[in-house]
Amino acid sequence: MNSELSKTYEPKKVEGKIYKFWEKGGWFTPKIVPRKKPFTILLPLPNANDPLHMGHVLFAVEDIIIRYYRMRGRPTLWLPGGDHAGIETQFVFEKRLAKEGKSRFDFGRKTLYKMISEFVEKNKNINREQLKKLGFSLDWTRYHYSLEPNIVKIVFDTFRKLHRDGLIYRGERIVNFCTKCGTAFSDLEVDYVEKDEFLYYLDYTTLQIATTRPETIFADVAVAVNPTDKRYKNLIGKKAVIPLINKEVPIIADKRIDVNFGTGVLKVTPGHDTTDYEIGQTHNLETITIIDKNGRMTNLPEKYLGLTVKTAREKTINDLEKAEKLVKTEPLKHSIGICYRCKTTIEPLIMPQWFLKIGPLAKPALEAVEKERIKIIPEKRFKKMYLNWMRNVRDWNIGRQIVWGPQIPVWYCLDCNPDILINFINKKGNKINGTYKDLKDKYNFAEIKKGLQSLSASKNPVYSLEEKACQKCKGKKILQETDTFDTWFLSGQWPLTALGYQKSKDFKYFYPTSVLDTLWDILFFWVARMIMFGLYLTKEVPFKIVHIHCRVVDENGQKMSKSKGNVLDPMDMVQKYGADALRMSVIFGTTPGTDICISDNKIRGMRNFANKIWNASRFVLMNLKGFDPKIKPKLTKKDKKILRELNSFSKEITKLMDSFKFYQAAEKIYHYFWHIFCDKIIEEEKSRLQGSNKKEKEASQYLLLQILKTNLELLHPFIPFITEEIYQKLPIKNKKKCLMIENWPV
RNA sequence: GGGCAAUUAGCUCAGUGGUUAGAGCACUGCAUUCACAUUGCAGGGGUCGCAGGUUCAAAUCCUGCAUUGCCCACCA
Repeated sequence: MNSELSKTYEPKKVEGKIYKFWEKGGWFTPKIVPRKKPFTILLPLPNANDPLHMGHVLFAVEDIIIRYYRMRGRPTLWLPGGDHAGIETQFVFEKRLAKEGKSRFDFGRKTLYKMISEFVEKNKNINREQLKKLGFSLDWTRYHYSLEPNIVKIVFDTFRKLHRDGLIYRGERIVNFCTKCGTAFSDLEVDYVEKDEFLYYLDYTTLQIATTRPETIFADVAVAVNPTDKRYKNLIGKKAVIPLINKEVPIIADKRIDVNFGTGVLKVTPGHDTTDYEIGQTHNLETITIIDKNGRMTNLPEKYLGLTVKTAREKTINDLEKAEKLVKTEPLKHSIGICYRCKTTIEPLIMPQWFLKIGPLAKPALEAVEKERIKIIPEKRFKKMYLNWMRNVRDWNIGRQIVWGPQIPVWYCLDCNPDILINFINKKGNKINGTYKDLKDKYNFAEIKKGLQSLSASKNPVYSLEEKACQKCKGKKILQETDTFDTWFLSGQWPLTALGYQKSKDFKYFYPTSVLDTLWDILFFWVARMIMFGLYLTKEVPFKIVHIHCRVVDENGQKMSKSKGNVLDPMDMVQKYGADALRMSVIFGTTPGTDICISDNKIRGMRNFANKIWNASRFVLMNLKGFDPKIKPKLTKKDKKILRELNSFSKEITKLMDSFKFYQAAEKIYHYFWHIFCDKIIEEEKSRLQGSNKKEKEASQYLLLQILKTNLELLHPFIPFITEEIYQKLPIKNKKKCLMIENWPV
């Protein structure tokens, strides 16, 4: 190979070529060697339809770990994947539909699924190519997409096992429903925002109540006071009257009532409020629903029928005022739940849903971290955050009323569930909805099945976990549950599914994995669920270390977002300064779990470092005239001292790598290379190199080459491209085919 | 409401009891073809949030306070 180097480092000429060289060489794919202990990381699978953003560059941490262990001789697997990302993807797709003036309601679910699927297929490869541009040494031969049939099959089996173990149940509970997205969410997917609203004091004849939601008075079934409240003690057991509809409801006592809020009296609306629902459960109260899934009023006096919640509120207030039942109105700042995705106010609605009983899964997951079978880095803050969450975790609503994702493997016999609600598009293209018993005479089964949009089974439906004729009535009019799994129900099993749970050699060899590296924002969504599923199915932890990497913010500490216009595109930065510089800039001067400010300036600084490496190497290579790698020259005392120091420096770096202090390792090597090797050693060697003493010259050449090689090895996990390119040009003994499989020094 | 964490140079952060507290970026002065100006040399800049305490010794341990960030719960 030509040892002439250009005057400045040009990443564009090097990176693509080097990546292809690595890929062709097959070095990303580990060989299964039974006696050797493997090292495994699963890439937190990016959404298959999304290009990468700055945050993804932090996967560099994983590449650093992977390259380090690979150089240490472990069979090392870094497994990439793509996630179908149920709600995220459907949301993006629906936005596109909206631009064409269409919505999800215009299609049967099969058609809609196919459209989204094609959309994802088209985009799936974009981020794969981008991950390659960043130099990530992922084993592409093991790439998996979350909707592959084998993966879905494992997920279905898990569902069945959970069901057998009594951990899956269909429950009618109050759920967080987004009327815009048209789906229920888990507690994790609700955000809270402070809003300035009003507190309305209403006259319920016997007493006064205070509420922020006057439009729900029609669904009141009681009013409640605190049993210790002297003001109302003698009213308990008597009646109050709901204004406008003049309905009598009992006055009950419940200790959940805050004496100091409003009038100290709560109107109990179990159909539309979480606390009220719980009070209703305790006191065995009826539940009335007056808001439907579209956020429209239903099941109440005709003048309010079909109104949106907002309009209904205005109208109710108006009517209350006319009826002289509105006592007063106070401004109130309070927080309300909104959809994390579309920011619509979450409507608590009573609905039958599929739930996973979490207690039995959480217990071992809690212990695993308490007893440090799984270690969280950095421990402070995140370990406690995890334990705290796991101790208080509630049952998980695993169904989503969207099409994009695997349908829950539950089949309903229509004849045994005559009250099942059906939405479908008929032959003529009209939207039809109603219960099966009302529809079955007008439409045949095939027509319903073909145009089916969604089903909604009752609280206690007759169902089977297999698609087969009904066990009860032998009927064949069977439809699968249209709710799909929460995406995290699938990705929570990723360590199992991606490695081919049970059946494959990979699973036996690579599970449990070594490290899971991610951002803290999905600690509960994903990490906690993986731990629960892993322990439930295998009794083993899915990974031994959870490493929390940094969140990228802009140079002013602001979160990057399109609306703020402060987004840096990682691919632009690769183009401008090179992948190595970009990678180094997200590692250098950072601590796990904190925010990291990324700016053009910082990346440029790291590009300068790459250039420094390039030129120092260039200098060493330019001065190798007459050098024979086979002969080891006689070194001076000073040379030996420098090499000893280099050796102990390497040991220091190894120690930092082993303890996951990559930021410190990066800073130390940076410092050594630039300020010791370049500024001192090279400067001092110039006289020997340019002098006439041949032996001194050879010793100097040997010394510089030795230091350069070791530094390239130490730097390689951080900045793989430039170090590989230079390594290829070094005239050294026992040279490997590439630097990425060289032995780590020490 | 319950909890966790942070507060060190202009900015972003290292630094868990021991000599004059460090890095990157930014800043100031000088150097112009020496491998590299994507450079070199030199330099400025910190009462380590505040108040107490423990210790021969505190940025580091303890207590209280202030401010900021985050997590969980919830607000009729």
